[in-house]
Amino acid sequence: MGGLGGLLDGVRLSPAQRRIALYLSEHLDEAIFLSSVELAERAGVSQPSVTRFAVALGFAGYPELRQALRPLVLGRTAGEPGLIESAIDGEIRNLGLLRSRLDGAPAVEAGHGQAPPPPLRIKEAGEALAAADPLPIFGLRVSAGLATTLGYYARLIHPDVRLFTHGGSELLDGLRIVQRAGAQWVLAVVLPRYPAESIQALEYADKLGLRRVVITDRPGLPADITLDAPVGDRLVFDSHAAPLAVAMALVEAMADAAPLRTQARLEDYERSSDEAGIFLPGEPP
Amino acid sequence: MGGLGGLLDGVRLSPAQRRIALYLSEHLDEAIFLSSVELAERAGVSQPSVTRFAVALGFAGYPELRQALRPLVLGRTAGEPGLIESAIDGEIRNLGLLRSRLDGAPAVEAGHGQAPPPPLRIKEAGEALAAADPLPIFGLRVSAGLATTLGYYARLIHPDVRLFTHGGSELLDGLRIVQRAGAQWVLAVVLPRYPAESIQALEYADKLGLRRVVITDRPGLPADITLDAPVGDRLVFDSHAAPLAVAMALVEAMADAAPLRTQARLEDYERSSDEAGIFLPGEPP
DNA sequence: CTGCCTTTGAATAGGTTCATTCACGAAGGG
DNA sequence: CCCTTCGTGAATGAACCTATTCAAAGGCAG
Repeated sequence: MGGLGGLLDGVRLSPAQRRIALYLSEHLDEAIFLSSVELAERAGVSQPSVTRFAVALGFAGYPELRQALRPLVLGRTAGEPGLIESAIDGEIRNLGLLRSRLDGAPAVEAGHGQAPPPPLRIKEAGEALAAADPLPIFGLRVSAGLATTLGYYARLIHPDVRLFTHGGSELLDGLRIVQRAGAQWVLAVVLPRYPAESIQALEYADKLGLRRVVITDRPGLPADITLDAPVGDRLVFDSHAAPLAVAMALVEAMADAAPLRTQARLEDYERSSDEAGIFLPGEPP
Repeated sequence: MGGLGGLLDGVRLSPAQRRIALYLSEHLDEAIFLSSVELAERAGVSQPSVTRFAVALGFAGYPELRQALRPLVLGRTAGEPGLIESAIDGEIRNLGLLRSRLDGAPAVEAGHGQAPPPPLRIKEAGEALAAADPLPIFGLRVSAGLATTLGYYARLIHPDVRLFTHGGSELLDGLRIVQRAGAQWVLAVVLPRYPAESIQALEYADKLGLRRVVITDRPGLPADITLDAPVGDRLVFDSHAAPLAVAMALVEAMADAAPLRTQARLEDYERSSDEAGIFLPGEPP
């Protein structure tokens, strides 16, 4: 992983240079800030070896190599960012903010900055949802797509997922039915613009005694656990890369919370989908 | 936009320092690589003003400020990256690669690198799909979620979108029906693992004379325009941030290709959803 | 107009970075 | 056994970066 973008095409590398390449590929994102001395230290080689490495790759010197590495980490190029490009930049930044919140560490150290956002309780939510049975999931309107993805993955590792992508009485009925069936939790996706129906459903779920995990873009919705991640709003329509990442992290947490069940279900799924020839030959998901 | 993460809380800034802050907020992502001299040049102030700016913000010096700025651009912290974190790093990198492909510029300048990937024909696809009527969209299994999102947005700006998220004869029938109704194009989402049904449907669409835009993660599928973006495969399940971004770019291109219709439909939608009270009060999408 | 304060940039000194040079040691062939 | 070739790291000097000093310019009260 962490490929160097084919930078080392057909170049023959000496042992020390291979060590540099190894370090680069494993720590690419901090390497772009390192000086040649620092990189040499961490790779365990001498500083001239770093310079020689850069030259061997066809660069004029180490600064040029470092500059060429930058687009591999944050996809900037010299080109003027167009609308689409800056939208993607924004999504990259959204994912970056999400990532730093997951660390628990504040993004900014110095300064007399304001209070950091509360940490995301993904692990806790994953454990709760993994134990929930049945597991209702809903997402209306623009959130239907993400709810569908969540539902698809959740079904692969959970025995009883009930997906709702349409509102109205069907959703409220469905919530009541799952509650009667023993549900304790509900998972909702509520991205802007916030449908009144979604809020109503969250309040109704509370009345039913269901606890609510909500994937959204800002705190403040009626929920017991809020997993918020910023949406990209630079284009005509919102882009949901960061909420999608939160959803993936949540599914991962659910899988972690019930490892044996997850493994058994995935293996079973693998076998039966192979037999039925559902997918083209290739690696499992 | 491009906020500085509340770094300038209650600090009083002199005119020259405001110019620095302005430049930083607008070019944050390149600023983190600039020396104090370079930043001073671009902000139109003297180099000491940059140092004083950093000190005024509570940092020990300019290097400390620059270091604190880094997490704002790429959300790295000192913390060891866990599984989730490195998955998000991977998605950030995927978006970066996508971004550099959109520029048309190769991500890496020097080196004797291999052939760059072909550019993404998003604009062309957007124009074709905007003119298509009716517009069939399909995505099966794990691709159903992204197809649903695409369908939701496309419907807001296109008069006749037909969404298919289930395979089988229903899909093939549906393709034949839209073809009889005058469709010229079909938009498909085919992410791994590739359902045999999806490939079959693409081949059938070809037989019907439909041209095919496919959002996927690698070239090689039967398609007339392939929009490929890498998926993140570090977790139990694949993550689709980059294909989602491609989808958003495609919708944007469709909107651009028919600006009048887009504006009219969005305004109409805005009015009617307001009247019906569908959404909580807030800004339009 | 004078004195005081703030702000700013030129000049400078001290530290760091990087490419080059040179010497040492290991591997391989005669 | 010697010699060549190659890779490596210590040492070096030029270029660069940053913080500090200092003087000039502008605003403002008296």
